[in-house]
Amino acid sequence: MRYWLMKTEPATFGVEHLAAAPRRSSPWDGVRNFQARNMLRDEMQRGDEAFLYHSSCAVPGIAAIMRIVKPGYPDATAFDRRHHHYDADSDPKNPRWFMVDVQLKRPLARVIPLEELRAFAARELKGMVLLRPGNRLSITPLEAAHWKFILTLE
DNA sequence: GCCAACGTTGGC
DNA sequence: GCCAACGTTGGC
Repeated sequence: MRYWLMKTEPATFGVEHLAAAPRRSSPWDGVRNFQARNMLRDEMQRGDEAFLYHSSCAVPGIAAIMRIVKPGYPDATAFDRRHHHYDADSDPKNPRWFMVDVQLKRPLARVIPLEELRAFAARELKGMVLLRPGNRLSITPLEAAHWKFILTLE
């Protein structure tokens, strides 16, 4: 089993939205970056666990634990002309964009702020992709040791 | 294949 | 709202 970190803007789709969804589950659609697409399509497996990370908000940080309940499949929003994430270059016969289904396992007892994670960037969380300068990837793999350490901060 | 222009991300 | 970082696009 692998661990991941997935970014989302809480004003658009955050832990509250996932908690309110049927079966607390939802497709993770709208990813339009090739590196992240490759992870969604090729690497994420049912049963993997992921942190839900809130970005572009007052306190960016890790807000919840999710599990992957359906591995990569084509992101149909790319085919919908009226959809915000429509991409004319994605052909249904040869889809360009993929998504997984996630399910909320539980919200964290508190949001663990990015600022707090940074304090450990040189030691316990050394090498964590999220903390690398200039990183913008919306989906990043997480080492098991980092996952476990972050949970001790909760 | 280079690289400038442009768009997006996301912390601050 | 600013702006640095970085991915993508497209002319050459």
